[in-house]
Amino acid sequence: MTDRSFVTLQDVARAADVSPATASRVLNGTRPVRAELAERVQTAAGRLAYAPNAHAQALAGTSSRNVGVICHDVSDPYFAAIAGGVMRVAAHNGLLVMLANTFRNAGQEIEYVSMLRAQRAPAILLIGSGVEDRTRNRALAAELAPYLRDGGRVAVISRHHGLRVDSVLPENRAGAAALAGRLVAMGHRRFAVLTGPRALTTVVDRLGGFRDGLAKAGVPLSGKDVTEGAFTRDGGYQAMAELIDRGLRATCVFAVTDVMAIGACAALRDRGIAVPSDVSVAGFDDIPVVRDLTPPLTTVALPLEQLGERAMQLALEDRPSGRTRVVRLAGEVVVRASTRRIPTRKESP
Amino acid sequence: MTDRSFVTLQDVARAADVSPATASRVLNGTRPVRAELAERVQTAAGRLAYAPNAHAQALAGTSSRNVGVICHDVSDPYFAAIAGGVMRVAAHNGLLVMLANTFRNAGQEIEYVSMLRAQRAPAILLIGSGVEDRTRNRALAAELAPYLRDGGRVAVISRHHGLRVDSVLPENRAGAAALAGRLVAMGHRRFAVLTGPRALTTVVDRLGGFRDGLAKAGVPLSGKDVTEGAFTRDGGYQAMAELIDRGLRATCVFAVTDVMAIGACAALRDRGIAVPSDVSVAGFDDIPVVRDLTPPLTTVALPLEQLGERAMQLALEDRPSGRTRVVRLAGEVVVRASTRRIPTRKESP
DNA sequence: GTGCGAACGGCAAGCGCTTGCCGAAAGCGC
DNA sequence: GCGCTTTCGGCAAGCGCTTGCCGTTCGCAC
Repeated sequence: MTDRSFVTLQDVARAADVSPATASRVLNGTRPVRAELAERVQTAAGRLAYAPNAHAQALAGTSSRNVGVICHDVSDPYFAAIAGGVMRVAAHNGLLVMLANTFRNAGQEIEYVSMLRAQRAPAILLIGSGVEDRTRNRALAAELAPYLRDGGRVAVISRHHGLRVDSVLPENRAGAAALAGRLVAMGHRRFAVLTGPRALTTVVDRLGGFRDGLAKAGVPLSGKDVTEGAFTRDGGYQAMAELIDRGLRATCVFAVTDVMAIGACAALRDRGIAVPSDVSVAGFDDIPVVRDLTPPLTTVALPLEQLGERAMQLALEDRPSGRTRVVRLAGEVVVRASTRRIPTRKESP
Repeated sequence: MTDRSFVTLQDVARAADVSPATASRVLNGTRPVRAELAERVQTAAGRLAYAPNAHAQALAGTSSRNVGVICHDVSDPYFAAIAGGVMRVAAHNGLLVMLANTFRNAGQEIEYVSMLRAQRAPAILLIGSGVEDRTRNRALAAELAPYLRDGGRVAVISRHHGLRVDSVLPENRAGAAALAGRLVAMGHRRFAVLTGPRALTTVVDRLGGFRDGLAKAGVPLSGKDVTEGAFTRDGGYQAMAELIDRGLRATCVFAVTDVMAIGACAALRDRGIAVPSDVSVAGFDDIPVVRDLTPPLTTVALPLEQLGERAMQLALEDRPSGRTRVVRLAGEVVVRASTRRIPTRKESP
């Protein structure tokens, strides 16, 4: 985009018959300027449809106002909701958001950090799940290090290894454990779990938390009870289908995300297995749509928008000392009609 | 973000003991450089964790690679899906996307165009519905004009008045008409419509198309049969609730978006009205989740991702002549279980 | 051995803006 | 009415990079 020559501050200044310095000060209100001159400048700018060159401004010292956000997949309701929160805070602060979508490709993440670094974004948000891959984390940390050294601000959502940055942590572990406890209290004793890739910290935490919760109630969960699928609706469908083919013996299926749970329900429906009368299903996240499913989904409600808001805020606030901060956001178990109560004989004598 | 001083090309050049010009050429592959020097430069850049200043690059002539996208609400599944398509094409072209969210505030749109103009974005996409408000359209056109004059590329999704730019048009009118025809064919004769704000061209087109479709089949739709609500799930719920309170006499309710239809279904459910046995419900868009509702929603399927992809492509391709191009994308009626067939006495003798 | 072109490094001029500093003009007290 | 402070416009120096142009060096043919 450079075929035409743009209107520059020079042009405006010339048209208003003042120096560029004065024009700049009028347009930015940096210093008071005599009303008459100011008016001339404004008029000229308007007439010429002047738009300052943000790059030149950034170069000249006024730092850039474009924050960077890297997510895995905008079209996933989970990220879409978080992004909504991010956008709200960004808008409040007059910031433009550069949104990068990795399409769940971890390598992309690093490349985008690099691009955002080049953009001199004052802050970068990583709103996708962290990964367990040590090599990748090291590479990411390496890319982030010089950025941080130069004063860049970084905030992440969910647990990321080896990154000394501010983070917003949904309580995946505790939430899943609480859910497990609740389900056991409802009488369930045999569970199956549908997980996403174990490489994701979010998956590990939720699975671990669920297992802990069951263990605490004395209910076992063997490796065979866990089926891995892609982190999508179709992944949930697939995993559920496999599970059914292998012989579904659980009374309750826990999918580590609502999106997967939705797929699971579809698979069950397609095979004529009724929810919750034949099998109960629970998810995690409470994305907006799950309350409108039939039956509405039991899940762990995360304050998704807030996750995004807090992350953006962390990245914007001045960090008190040099310490990294952690904001923990609890999830709340929401029992809906997708899980039923199972009558059990009294357990304790 | 300017407390620390960044590593500059100068620094790299100095470290590699070459001129900045040479360093630049090595790093960009602009011109061949002797292998030995090249290596020295690369090493130095790596060691210093050099990240070029994108603003300086942009200023120095290499045009910016950050396209702008303005949408109404990222967390709405409709926009999320479109954004997914946009992101895909952007990623393929190595572009960063600046995503602005207007929160359905039309004024914001113009402000964002202005910001994007300042960013010297080579292209701007407007992916929200156009509006019927003449004043606003004029203002938007005025803001876009100098941008276009300077070689900026603009593409919009859906019908926008008074903008001489490339556009991608989902066939709202035809789709709604086809849906109406189909519903009539299924035996429905009394309809109710849930619309969003009439100020939106998308609403006007879908409503108009639906009405046309009915008219063509000889089925009337009076003003009282149309209820307006917010363009959201809750808006759909509200509108449906009102409709019920006023006395629901239709056998089929058409909501102009799936999102509203979802709300409508919830309202019906809450009042014990069964879908589709008591009343049929149809939506528009075919956002991913509607096939997983119970009953799955009858709707007009739009190729949402493709909408985004095509728009981005239009904005990127060189325009053949100076003509603006129009890409029409048809919607396809998808009948699912939310609409039932109603037995009617033979109409024709 | 000489002359010529090809290959490649560096110089320096910007790109469009902000801002520290200087100087001129204006306002003030006595 | 004079010298002081205050107010405000302009000058010019960058910010970090790219690139046209020039100069040097080298290889090659003759």
